[in-house]
Amino acid sequence: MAGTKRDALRRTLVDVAETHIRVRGLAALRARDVTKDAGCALGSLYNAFEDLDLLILAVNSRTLKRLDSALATALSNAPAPAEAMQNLARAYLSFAVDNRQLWAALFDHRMPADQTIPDWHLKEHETLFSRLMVPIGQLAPALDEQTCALRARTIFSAVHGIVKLSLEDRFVALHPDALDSELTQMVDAITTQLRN
Amino acid sequence: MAGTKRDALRRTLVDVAETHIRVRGLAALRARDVTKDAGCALGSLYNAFEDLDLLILAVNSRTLKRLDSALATALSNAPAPAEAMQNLARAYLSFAVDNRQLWAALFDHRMPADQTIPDWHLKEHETLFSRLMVPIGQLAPALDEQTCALRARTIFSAVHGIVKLSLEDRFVALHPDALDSELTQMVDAITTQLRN
DNA sequence: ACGCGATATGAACGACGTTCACAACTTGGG
DNA sequence: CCCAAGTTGTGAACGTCGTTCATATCGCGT
Repeated sequence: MAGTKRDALRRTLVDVAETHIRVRGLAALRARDVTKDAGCALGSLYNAFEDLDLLILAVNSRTLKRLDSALATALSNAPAPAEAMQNLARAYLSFAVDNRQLWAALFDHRMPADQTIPDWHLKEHETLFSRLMVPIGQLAPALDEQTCALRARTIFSAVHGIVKLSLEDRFVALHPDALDSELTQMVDAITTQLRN
Repeated sequence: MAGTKRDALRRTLVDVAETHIRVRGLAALRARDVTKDAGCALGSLYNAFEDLDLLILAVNSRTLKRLDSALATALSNAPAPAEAMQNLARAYLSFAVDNRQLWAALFDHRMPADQTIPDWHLKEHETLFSRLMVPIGQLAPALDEQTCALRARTIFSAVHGIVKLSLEDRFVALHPDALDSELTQMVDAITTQLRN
């Protein structure tokens, strides 16, 4: 079975990189630290991955899967659409708080100027948006699929913006209860409008 | 007058760095490029500024001033509060589109792990939020000052989130008209709720 | 046991931000 | 006008980073 060994190293490297990002943050990730902790030579990273960015994308891919399943869990009791929107927003906030650095890495990472993000990874991001489409469609049945998708993106962006700026060191930290309350009100404003 | 010469170099360096960020983006900013274009030695940058991050903050400070005055202009015809909110959101979007890289640098730049953003620069960011407080106070007179400030932050974050994710390379570009329409609807949802 | 393609290795490379010993300049008092 | 003392300018050098590559080692089919 060709590639098994290679895959084992790949998984180890992703494990180690994930831990490093979780603990120290994306900006402090170093190829030398990762390979040392993974017990392999510096150059081996470049046998397993094209470069450090692809390793980071592998970590982000994992994080996105966990985030998506957290959102799925938030809908597991088949709530009414307005409640579903609130559950999704709260689940997003919870995930961001509980996985601060890994979650931040999803949006802070930048490809080098001459490279673009691979399609398979872009699709993983869009999966997040589409989680919103079901409740949106239920709240506003008149919307066609395309408008629905557009609206999902917008609402995701708004919620994401609130969570991101709140958790950024740049600004004064917010009291968790205040943040929760603000988020609930924003989602309420959005769902109320969708009904009309 | 001591420091005049030093101030002239400082201004030149900020000018050059600003142009570089505008054209190539923050990630491509190099100390060597800036000093070469400024006509000074590499080391002179470190006489004028503590380090490269402080030079970037100087550029960001300029951008924030321009952004703030763009927001002020959007309110210059003393519109009714709901209209004021729409004007502010549109002005924010316009500024972001017209100054993509400089605007992105405001939020993409990160301090090294052992340093924090100076207070004077944090205050400049908060000025942005406070632009929203007047129309919010008019729409919801029952809110006390502190809640008003909190709400301003939230609404800013939501609008910012929509604009930021739309302009990010990460995701498929949106049609400008669609973006404009989504933003208008979101602000409408927010102002409608503030009235109740 | 042998040979050959795949994988592992870490020294070396170029680019980067930053420092520092030294040179050039500026200024004020004799 | 000159010199000394402080200030500013200079770019080679340093440490760190991601990445490469010649070389060594491994693993498997024969």
